[in-house]
Amino acid sequence: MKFYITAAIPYVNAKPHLGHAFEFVQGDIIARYHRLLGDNTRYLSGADENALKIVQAADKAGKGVQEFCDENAGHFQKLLTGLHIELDTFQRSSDKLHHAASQQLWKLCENSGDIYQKQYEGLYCVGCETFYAKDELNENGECFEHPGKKLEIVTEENYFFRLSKYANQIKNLIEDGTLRIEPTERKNEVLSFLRGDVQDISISRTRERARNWGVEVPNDPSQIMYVWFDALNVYQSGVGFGTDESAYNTWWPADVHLIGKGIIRFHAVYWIAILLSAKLQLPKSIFAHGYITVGGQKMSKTLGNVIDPLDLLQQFPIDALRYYFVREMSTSEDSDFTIERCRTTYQAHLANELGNLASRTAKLCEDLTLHQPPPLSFTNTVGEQINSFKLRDAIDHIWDRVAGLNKTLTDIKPWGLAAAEKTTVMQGIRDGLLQVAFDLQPFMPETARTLLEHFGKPTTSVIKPLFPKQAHV
RNA sequence: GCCAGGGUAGCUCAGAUGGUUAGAGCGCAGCAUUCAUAACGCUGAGGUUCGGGAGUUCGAUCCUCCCCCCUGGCACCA
Repeated sequence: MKFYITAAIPYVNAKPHLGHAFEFVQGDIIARYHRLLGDNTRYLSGADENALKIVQAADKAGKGVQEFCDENAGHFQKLLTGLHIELDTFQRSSDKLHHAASQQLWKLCENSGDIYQKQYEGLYCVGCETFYAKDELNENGECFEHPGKKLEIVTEENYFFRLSKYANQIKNLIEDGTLRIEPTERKNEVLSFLRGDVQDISISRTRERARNWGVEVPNDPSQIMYVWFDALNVYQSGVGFGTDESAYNTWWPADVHLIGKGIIRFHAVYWIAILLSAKLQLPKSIFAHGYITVGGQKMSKTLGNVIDPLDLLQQFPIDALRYYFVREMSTSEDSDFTIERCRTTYQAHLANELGNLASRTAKLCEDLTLHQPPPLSFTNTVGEQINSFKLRDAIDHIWDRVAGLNKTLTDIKPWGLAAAEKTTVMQGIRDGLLQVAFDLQPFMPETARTLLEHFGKPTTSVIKPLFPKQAHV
């Protein structure tokens, strides 16, 4: 079996923040789970670089656009390494191969008769170099960035995509479950959008307005593709679309697109329509997670509450952070992040429960010779929960076992037993702990490996604390 | 404004086709205690009884209506 999962490709107009880390970790857990099952697995993310915002951000930083992208893409890759994300492909959209792949996708849609030219008229703010809809403006009809500056009515010829043609078809695909969207709230939002009056979308802009940055429209050098048209195609270009047919056929379609809730429409509607038009296969499922708030508020530079995940890794071990993301954050709704809760969780769950269980088990087994551990596989419940994107439920289940083992030790008191009985009891405990470690592999790879190595043989020695108490308090 | 989902212990949340003393984890207090990172385990306090009001019902936190508050979504953000 093959398994192909993608995380969204972030805009690289700034350094990564905690939300990016949250998404990468979730994807990594699912990908690792499938690798451990023996699936031929691929986990892809990348960088979305062909947007005007990137050009503007580069200007502001006084850097060349490519140089700016390289630098920020580097920050993201550093984060991935820091979080122990096993990513197979980091596909950047400024890559030449990606450009070619996107032009090919365009041509396929064009061949289906779904791309046409039309006059577009809109309110354009010269300061922002952006078009605005009426409801995005203040009461004077000016943009918030440049009050006092009148917007211009600009008319130009752009390419449009016949989204309207596919609305009904997509609605049916979602309703009958061919395209799975989780969680249900998001699915309903998409469906209600599709039941409305779905209009065609503009998919290009003039080269001038795009600041000469992005993917050129085939056979029309005066136009650059709208960033979303090419960005979504990273999911294909990263696995060989347009360049390596056999790789592409191996991996496409994606099994899971993991995204933030804010970009659900692009994935569940635009992207699906483009693929239908191009007569390509559709992804199997889309999972939209919620956002992280900090102290109850959205992260924003103006509020100054942006958390750099790399800073957090100075304070907490990687696995502790990964654990926190899964155990304390809701995967479907927004959830709040605080350092205090992170500390409490570390103390209560990791040091006191799992870490302590490992210590006492190791000590009690110190002078015993146990049988060879049995071969391990995932607990059914854990596997089912991961497949349902219920990562928190899965780890809850694992922790129930941890608590159970601690209680068993306290109740049975093996330290007071004769060697033979003690051996029997401790074999059970040791095997239980190994099962915990096995199930924990996708979530906390380092910790799981340490446990599996330490307890995976008949004799064992004391273990140094997995999560030392004084590390950060 | 419209649509959806919420408002339950200090905190994060679970709950039931409506029915005896409303639950968990964390935090807190006490007991006990090294096999263990004084961790684990046990006991307990804590909800004016489940946002406010009215209604349906023998009976509502769970149903209906109204109100208040929160969160999210609301199309070309190009």
